[in-house]
Amino acid sequence: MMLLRSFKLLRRRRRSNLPPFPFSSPRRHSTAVDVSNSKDVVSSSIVTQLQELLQHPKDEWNSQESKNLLLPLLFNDSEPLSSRQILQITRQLGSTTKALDFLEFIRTNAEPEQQHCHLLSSVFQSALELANRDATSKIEVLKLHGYLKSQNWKIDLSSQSALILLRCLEGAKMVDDSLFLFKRLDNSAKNPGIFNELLRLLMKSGRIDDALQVLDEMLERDSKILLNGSTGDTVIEELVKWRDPRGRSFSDEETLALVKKLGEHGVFPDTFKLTQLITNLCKRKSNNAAREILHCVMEFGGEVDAAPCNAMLTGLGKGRDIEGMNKLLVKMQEMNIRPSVVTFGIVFRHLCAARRVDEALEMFNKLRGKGESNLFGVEPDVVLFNTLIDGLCKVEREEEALSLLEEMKTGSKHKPNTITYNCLIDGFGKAGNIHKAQELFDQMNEEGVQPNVVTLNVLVNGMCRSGRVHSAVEVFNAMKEKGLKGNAATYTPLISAFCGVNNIDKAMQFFDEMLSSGCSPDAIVYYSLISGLSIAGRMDDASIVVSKLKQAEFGLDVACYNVLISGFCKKNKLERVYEMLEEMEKVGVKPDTVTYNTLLSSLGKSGDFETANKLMKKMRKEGLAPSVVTFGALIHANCLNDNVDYAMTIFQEMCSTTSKVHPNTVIYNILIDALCKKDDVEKAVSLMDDMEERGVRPNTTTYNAILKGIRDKGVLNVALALMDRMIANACRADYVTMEILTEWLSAVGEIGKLDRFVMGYSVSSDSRSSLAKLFAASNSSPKALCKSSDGKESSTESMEKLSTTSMAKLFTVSTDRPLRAPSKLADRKTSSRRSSSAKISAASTSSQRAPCKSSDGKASLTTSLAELFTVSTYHPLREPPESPDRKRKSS
DNA sequence: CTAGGGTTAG
Repeated sequence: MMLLRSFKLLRRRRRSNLPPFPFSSPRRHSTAVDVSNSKDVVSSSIVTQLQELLQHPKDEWNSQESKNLLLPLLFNDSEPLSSRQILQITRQLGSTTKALDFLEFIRTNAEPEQQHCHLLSSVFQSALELANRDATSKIEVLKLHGYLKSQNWKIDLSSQSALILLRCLEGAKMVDDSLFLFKRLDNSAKNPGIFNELLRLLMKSGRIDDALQVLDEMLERDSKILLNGSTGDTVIEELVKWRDPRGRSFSDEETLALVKKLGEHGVFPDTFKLTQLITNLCKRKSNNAAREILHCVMEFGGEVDAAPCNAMLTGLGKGRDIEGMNKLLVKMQEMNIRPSVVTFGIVFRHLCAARRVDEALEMFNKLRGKGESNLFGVEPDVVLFNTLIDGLCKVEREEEALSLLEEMKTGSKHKPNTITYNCLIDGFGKAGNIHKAQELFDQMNEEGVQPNVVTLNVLVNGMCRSGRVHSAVEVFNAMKEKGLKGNAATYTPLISAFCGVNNIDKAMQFFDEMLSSGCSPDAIVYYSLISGLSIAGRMDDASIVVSKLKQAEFGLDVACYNVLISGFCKKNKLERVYEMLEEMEKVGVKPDTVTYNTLLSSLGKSGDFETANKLMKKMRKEGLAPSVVTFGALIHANCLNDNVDYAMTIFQEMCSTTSKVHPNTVIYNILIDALCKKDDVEKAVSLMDDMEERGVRPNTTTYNAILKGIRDKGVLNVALALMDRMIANACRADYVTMEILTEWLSAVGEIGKLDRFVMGYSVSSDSRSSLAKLFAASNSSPKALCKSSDGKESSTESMEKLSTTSMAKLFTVSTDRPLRAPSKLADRKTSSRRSSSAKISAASTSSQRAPCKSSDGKASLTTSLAELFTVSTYHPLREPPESPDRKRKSS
């Protein structure tokens, strides 16, 4: 129908003498005539004519008649159609398909010498515009892209065409095609819009190298584009937010390279983006990159205010880099960047974390203009108060924190809020002052400061810690009645506490309650339950919780593996230990110092020195430095295996000035206990003096160990001196202490002293002199109840001491700190510790068998931890009960 | 920029 109408139209035109068709009157003439005033009229008539002609189906265009009409209009060398006209004409065709038909028509009918490139280019652009206008545009545009490819890119693309294609290709994630398109693009078509589009696209796809190249090309052509256009912003914006589906973002180098490149041309991220950039980099622990970027912006003259510096300070603080923080603060001063109240918040927090609260307080007082004028023009706010209060609480200076609270209430415009009280309640709760914690809680209620779930949690936690689980449950119930629901952090301490008193049922009950109350457990709740069960030795239950945790799609972290390993070690379920280690390797959780310490301690206790020594070597190879716990395990292992002398050697090395790890209370406790058990109370006592000299605080365990030792010696006045010291050191007696003292003091008729002790009064007359002196004086003349030791035995003992010490020296030559290998003497001695000597002999044979085991195929230079652990634990010689014959055979 | 829970050795 359309056709018919346009034919009629043509005919009508011919008949009536309306404006002549170009072909009917000589064109030159008409243009010549009209050029002065009616070019547009004539041109527009050309457009109209072409539009009308092209309304016919494409088959008809190729009829001779139509061609005769169309071609002269299209290919008029003297007055070529403008791009605008072609676009207009093509647009009128109404569909992409028709536009393409038109394109083909031009191509097939153009004489080779005719200039038709711009014709094609414009028709194609129009085709793209037609394709791009509705919902199905993406497919249509992609079709045209396909056409372009099939034509081997013979059509010159206009900027507009390129833009449409690029946008569509971006949506289709066809980055390589986009780049290829750009490369084929004529220089004249590469305008700022194209550059921006392509850069954005490349950045969005994470193709920084390509983006940098395009950027270079752009800067080469015109470096002003960066400054005038939005290019810099585009790049930076993508740089900040880009994440690939797997969460990878640009590498530090890439980010740095881009910021530098832009900075060189005077383009900088604004303060918001710079802050984000630095925050992101710091979050992935790329503090150095973040710092470089910040400095780069500063050096190239970009504007930097406090915000990005604060982000950087936060990052440095997280990395415990106080030095770096200081440098940045100095730099800020140099660059005249005014710190904000946030800057001080960060600085205070980290000063407090480094236990340098006084420095924070000092600065705080300066801010408050106490005495002098406020240096920085920064007003302290409630956050600063809270930070300091928390800091003081965390270094056990609750009383000072309390006075800051008073200041807030009376002298300051910053009234305490929930966080203020939470910090204080937590502080007092952790210090064991539940009474004060409760009082603060009441106080906040009186003042109308709303408690929140954290308030509940710190209260509950404080109570659980000081063994008042019942009160904790009461508080929790009361809060529930007020409509405050607990969260995972409420349940965790309760579960731990109930596990701690071996009330597993109650712990499980709370776990179930948590689930049924609709509170979703997080990994830590699971961990605490697993840990509680493991410590309680209920490894089967622990394993069930582990599988529940896995069902909830949580993973075990290294700490969780550690408690499990420790539990299985204690149950001697070595195959489960092996399983755990293997799983860790499989899921990529690296064993840490704690893992090694746990294994070492377990191996040491069972006397498997062979594996333990290998483990030490591996630990070192993994770059893990032995900690005080490692030495504790070694010392303990040697003590348990009748090598207290070697344990002492290790200890002495720890005390040397070159040692990096110094003995702590636990180390002393192990040795004091071992020495007392070995009947070498004299040495134990002198160790206790030594402790005092070195400023290592004895605890209840220390006193209990030594009290047991001297009880067997019957030196009462040393005991009394010790009791005084316990009181002086605020060291609480526990049931073990009471048991020893009750028995002993009532036996010697001094039970009254115990009463005085319990009430906190002094019981001794000479508590000032050293214990060793007291002991020597008391021990020279044996007293009643003193169990005399067998003289003969002690002489053999001293012989043995000598030889084991020399063995020890032999071992200390190696760079590793070895466990003391069992001496031959130990074998010869008929030990009362049947099982341990059996283990020792088995361990000593394992050194000969180990190579066999490692040659059975799997062994490689990098033995896995799990493998290492199994080599000797599964050693056949360890399993069967010892027989004297076999022992001799093996040595 | 400020508050809360689990982690090895004796």
